[in-house]
Amino acid sequence: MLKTLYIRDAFKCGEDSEVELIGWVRSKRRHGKLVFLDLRDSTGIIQIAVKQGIADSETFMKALDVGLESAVKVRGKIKRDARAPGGVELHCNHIEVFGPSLDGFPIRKGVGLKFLLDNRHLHLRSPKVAMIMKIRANLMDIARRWLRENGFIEVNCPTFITAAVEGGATLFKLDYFGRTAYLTQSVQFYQEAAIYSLEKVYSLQPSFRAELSRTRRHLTEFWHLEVEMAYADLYDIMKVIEELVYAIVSNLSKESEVELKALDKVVKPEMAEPPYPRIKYAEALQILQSKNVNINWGDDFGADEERILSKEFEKPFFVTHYPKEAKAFYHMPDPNDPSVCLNTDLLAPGGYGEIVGGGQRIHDYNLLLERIRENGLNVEDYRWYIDLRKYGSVPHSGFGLGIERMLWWLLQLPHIRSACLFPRTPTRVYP
RNA sequence: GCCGCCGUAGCUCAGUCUGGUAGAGCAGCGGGCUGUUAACCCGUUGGUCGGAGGUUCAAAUCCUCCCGGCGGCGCCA
Repeated sequence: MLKTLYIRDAFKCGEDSEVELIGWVRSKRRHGKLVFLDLRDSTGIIQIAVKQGIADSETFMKALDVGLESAVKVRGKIKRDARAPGGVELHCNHIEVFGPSLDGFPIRKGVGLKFLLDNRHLHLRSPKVAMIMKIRANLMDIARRWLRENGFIEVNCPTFITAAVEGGATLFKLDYFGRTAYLTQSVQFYQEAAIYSLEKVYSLQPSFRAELSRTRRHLTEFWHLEVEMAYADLYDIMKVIEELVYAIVSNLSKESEVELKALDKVVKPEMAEPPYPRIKYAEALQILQSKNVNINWGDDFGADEERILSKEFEKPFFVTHYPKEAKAFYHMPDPNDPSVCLNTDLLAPGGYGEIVGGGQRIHDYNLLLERIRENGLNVEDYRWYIDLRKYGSVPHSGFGLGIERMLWWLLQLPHIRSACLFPRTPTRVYP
């Protein structure tokens, strides 16, 4: 192994320890016979002091000339010094530039948003981006762990599909050896098939939406955590959502403590401690109307409505029992009031809006056929999905959670694309 | 799809209202500096003003169309 010591560990080395570090030159400050380099790796940044007299003249010249973001190996002694960032620096006596920068590194102080996005492949090197990605990795790991510990089996579903979950308008169409296929926008239907074998399933994979959405909370490709559970009704699945979201928030606050602190973000278990407030659509409508919002029964809540509602709550909250016209055909109508369905959205407080959408599915064969026809959809397109209701159909519920939406809320990011390594939006599919 | 804003040097922007030979800071390059914190000081290179038409003696500037981007809405996770 070329590399033997990480920068984070170099800070723990004793005074005058002779160490070798490998990393990238993040910045350089020249003072005649003294040069400072900031050396970066995945674990941190350390200041390298190259002084003529301590370093030989060849090493000193290399330090003078090295380009930003060059990959270098440096050797020297660890020194405590109050003037160094973090109180520790390396007094360098040898440098090897084994991966030089062939040009001036384009990412500099003051560059604009468009430039950063156009150069995302280089922007990733910023410690801030790296910290968000570490938090993201923890979030996904925590979610998987919780689901596994609670008896859910991870399944992997196809990305190529032929029929839409939500309707055709938002699908990416592609050529599949002469046939028309689409990219999945949700694996829900496949998971509904899987519960007849595995009962409790989940998957974590990308979903695609061909929506020309120009907002800070939309991506065309996002990571979708979807869960489906046999024998669960609406209230059972709400409990799963609540506990899963709490597990994510409370564990993340501990397991990503270092990164959260460095980013100056506050994530605390109390932010998501169950139980979450539960209101029905009709009650939400009353709240809005009492605040003079012009909205009528049957209208879905827009961004403004979600923002106003979310100011009423300090924690995530459920909105349930939407009018069936506002929701997709597969939602189970409420037996007590068939004009609404047994669905739920989980909205984050503070204007961040919808994080989770889900509910109970129709398991009755004839009712499903009826709802498909009522929605003007072609029964043939949904043949296999309908087929599931012909053989031992059981009540079941599920939901989908947007990974980037969750990060967007928890880290209070200005835009959801900051939650992705290479975000995909309507205007951006490169790099 | 609808509404608004923007496009001038490698980057960040001024100049557009009120038409008259294209500017600054940073980066780069050359030089200086032994304690900086994405340092500082001196000098210096660098532009088909997003594209195409039009008006005018004259267009970065005024008009029309197109292209690209950003933000908001709708849609959703």
